[in-house]
Amino acid sequence: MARYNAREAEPKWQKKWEDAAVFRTRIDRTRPKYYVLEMFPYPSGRIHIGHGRNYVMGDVVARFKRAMGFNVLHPMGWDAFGLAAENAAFEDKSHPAKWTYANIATMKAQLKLLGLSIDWSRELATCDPSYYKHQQKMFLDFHRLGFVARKESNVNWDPVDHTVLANEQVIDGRGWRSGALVEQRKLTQWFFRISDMAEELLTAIDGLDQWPDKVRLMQRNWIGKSEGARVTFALTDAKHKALEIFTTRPDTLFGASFCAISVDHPIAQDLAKGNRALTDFIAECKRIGTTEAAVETAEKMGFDTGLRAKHPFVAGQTLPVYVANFVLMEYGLGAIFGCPAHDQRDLDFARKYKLPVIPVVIPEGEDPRTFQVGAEAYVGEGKLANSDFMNGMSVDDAKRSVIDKLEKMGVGKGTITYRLRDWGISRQRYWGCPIPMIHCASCGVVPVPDKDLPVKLPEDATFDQPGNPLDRHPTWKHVACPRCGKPARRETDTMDTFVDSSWYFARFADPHAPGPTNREAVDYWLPVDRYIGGVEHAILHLLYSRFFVRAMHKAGYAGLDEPFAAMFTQGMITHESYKDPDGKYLFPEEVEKRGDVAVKRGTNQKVTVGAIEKMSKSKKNVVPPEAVADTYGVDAARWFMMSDSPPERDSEWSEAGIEGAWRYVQRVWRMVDEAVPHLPGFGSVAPDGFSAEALAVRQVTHRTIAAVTEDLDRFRFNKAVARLYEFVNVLSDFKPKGSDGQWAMREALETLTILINPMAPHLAEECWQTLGATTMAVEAPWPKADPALTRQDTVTMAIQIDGKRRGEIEMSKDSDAKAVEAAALALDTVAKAIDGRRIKKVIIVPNRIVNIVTEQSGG
RNA sequence: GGCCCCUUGGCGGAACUGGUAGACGCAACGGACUUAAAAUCCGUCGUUCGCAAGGACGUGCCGGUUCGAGUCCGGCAGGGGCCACCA
Repeated sequence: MARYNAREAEPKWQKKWEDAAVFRTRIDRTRPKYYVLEMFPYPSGRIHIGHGRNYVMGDVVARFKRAMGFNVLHPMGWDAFGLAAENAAFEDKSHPAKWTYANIATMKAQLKLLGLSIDWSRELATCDPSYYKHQQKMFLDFHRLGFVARKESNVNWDPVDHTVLANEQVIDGRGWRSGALVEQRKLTQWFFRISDMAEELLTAIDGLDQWPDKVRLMQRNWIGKSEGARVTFALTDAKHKALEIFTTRPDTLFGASFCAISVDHPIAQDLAKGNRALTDFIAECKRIGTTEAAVETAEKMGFDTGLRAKHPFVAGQTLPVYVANFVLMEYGLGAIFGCPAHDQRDLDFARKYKLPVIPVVIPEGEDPRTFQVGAEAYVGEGKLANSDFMNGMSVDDAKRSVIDKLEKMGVGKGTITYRLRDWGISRQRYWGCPIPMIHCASCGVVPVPDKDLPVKLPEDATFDQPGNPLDRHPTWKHVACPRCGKPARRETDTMDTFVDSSWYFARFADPHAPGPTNREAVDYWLPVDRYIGGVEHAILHLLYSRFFVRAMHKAGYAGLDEPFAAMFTQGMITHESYKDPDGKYLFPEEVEKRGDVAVKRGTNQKVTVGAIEKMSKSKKNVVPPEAVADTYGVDAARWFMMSDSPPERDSEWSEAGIEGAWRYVQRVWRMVDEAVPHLPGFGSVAPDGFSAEALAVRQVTHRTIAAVTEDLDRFRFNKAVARLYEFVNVLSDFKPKGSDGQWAMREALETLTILINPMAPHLAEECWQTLGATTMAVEAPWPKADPALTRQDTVTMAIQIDGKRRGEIEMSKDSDAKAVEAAALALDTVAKAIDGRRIKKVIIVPNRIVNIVTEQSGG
């Protein structure tokens, strides 16, 4: 019996696709376009099967949409700048470019092995000057348009990687790559003014209705809009006359018992001059830092400045002003008023420094005269009390009322604050896109003229010591000022690599365009109709891209604001991890399972089987795609990746699972191979009539078309796969008799071939050829379900007595209620269950269920 | 600490807007074929009572709404995610 030989078939068909250039895409206005994109990879070395799911998922969509008649764009490129390359160069005394391009070559071959329907003619790498020169051009345009700022600010400094990190790249106080404790440093940096677009980026989230709710929520939280008020407190101090604070609870102003300012607040800094105690206090606060652990354990600390703030409404009342460790300069105005009764943090502080706790919001049912706040602040709803003109109001009314009053008095203003801060893009590294700016002693900061782009990285940089290789390069940074011609210095910072990935999807529309984008191509292809990637990019990459495309729009490089119409976050592939007796991780292929125990292959050393976790190089729980392709074939791997687990959830890679997929591949092949000699030729005309048996098979065929089409459309690959298992189960029981049955079998097998094509494209080609087709399956149109065959004529209805299932009846579809009721009541089991009780009512849900409700005796 | 999500057989998971819980796959078990194994094919497979027909129970736990709840509402427990001294 012929066995399907994936090892021969897969490379063969991949070559045919490539020779016929079937995945080469161009603008075609006669067909609807569909742009499917997986987040492009960072070329870190080799891919493992865990990376593959993402690309296979995109490929299934691409092939499905192509068959459905869409003009599909499915490109691939490389997020090729980044620190890892520089670190590798430092390690082996080579060059980041060498490491990067070697990895790209390896990974490209691996991706090709997976049989992805990618238009490789559009391949790009962000580290190529032909890419980053456009990024520099856009940077200059953004600079002209005011989207770029140069600011001195406290920055997150990674002492290991010797670079600045964006807030988003600091996780629990540590650098996201190095893991080193981040220090605060004051540096002048380049920023994108993303915070100016906070409101726009926030409201536009409402329109992203094809994004996962989770991602939309994360973005909303990240932008962090707070509505509140600024309030100016007059100070009883000759030098510092006023203190402006931000609050989201102006309604609690009568409960204020202190003010607090950040250690970085100008007043605190000023007071610290010549005040040893305060200087020490500030230093102590900075030492403790803001790591998660520190925040958990650190006490609220305050330093009484001696300043007193006058309450805006209560003549004669003053509040002490503290410098406090829990007030952040970066948020709001770096100053607050504290209302201990209604804020837990303020309460902790008040208890420590013995400040008054005055409740002003009284919960429903409590008496304002007796209501007390204990260990926990009251943050709920209620009626205002002890608050003069606000007494009796709800919290919301009180907020409006107090803001109104503050505004009239000229000491406050209703205002909105965002958590989102400007995007610092300066990195003190070599392997990134140079920022095209020049510092001149007389002209200041001067943009590199467009004609001098690209500012290329020098190839002869050295990587044998830490720090920025651009800065220590002997000649690169020394240039003439483009304005006055005097000696000047190039900017030696490079851009955050998130800039590179903020527009690559637009470049794919025409990666060879002479300018940053080809507007015709961008207008045709964008937005990305389906963007697929990990949820770990839910905030950074997606938010930056949304900002960047808006800026591109304003600069004329794109005609839209939202780059990704639909977003899908796929789950990870997980695998058991293994450790040898010394606690060293082992690769799965080094482990042999003998019954319940695992041993190191070829030895008797016991292996500890660890948790099922995300595949990662460091845990060695990875499976190389080459090994899988060699043993089972790529189609089996693709099939397995799409089966069982819903795509948004993690799925576990297992030998048993891939074997199951392999069996299915073999089964489909065998079925086609054995059936074909007995079938009419490809393209035979349908017979006039069909036997009941043949008709039944045709119905299954068409119902499968309808179901699989819908499942693929809705990203339910696991269900599509289940449907195709069922289909094959039905077909293997079908022994066609007569020419009508044989025709029905041919129809079924041709349909099956095209339906499995998105998941198992090589197998589909092989079957398609065996079935006698002269074209390739990749070019075959998606089958259409015939409504006459998908229609159900009879339905099975469940009969319930008092909500419990007691039987079922077979009825013709849409039977009238009387007939259904009569049929139900005629059942023996029903009569028995009713047991002579009176029937109170009969509920009939058409084509689904009958529920007979009886009079319950007694109770 | 805040916000959000999840919890269905031995396992991964189906069950569209409340309407026959457990599709499909994996594992397991029994059988056929085979000198034997693999492959393949047939069958069983939520728990429980029963010889059987059939019945009872069953979607993390407690309660509610409903003729009817895996699905809706309230509370609790466990697991996960994001943010985090954010005023």
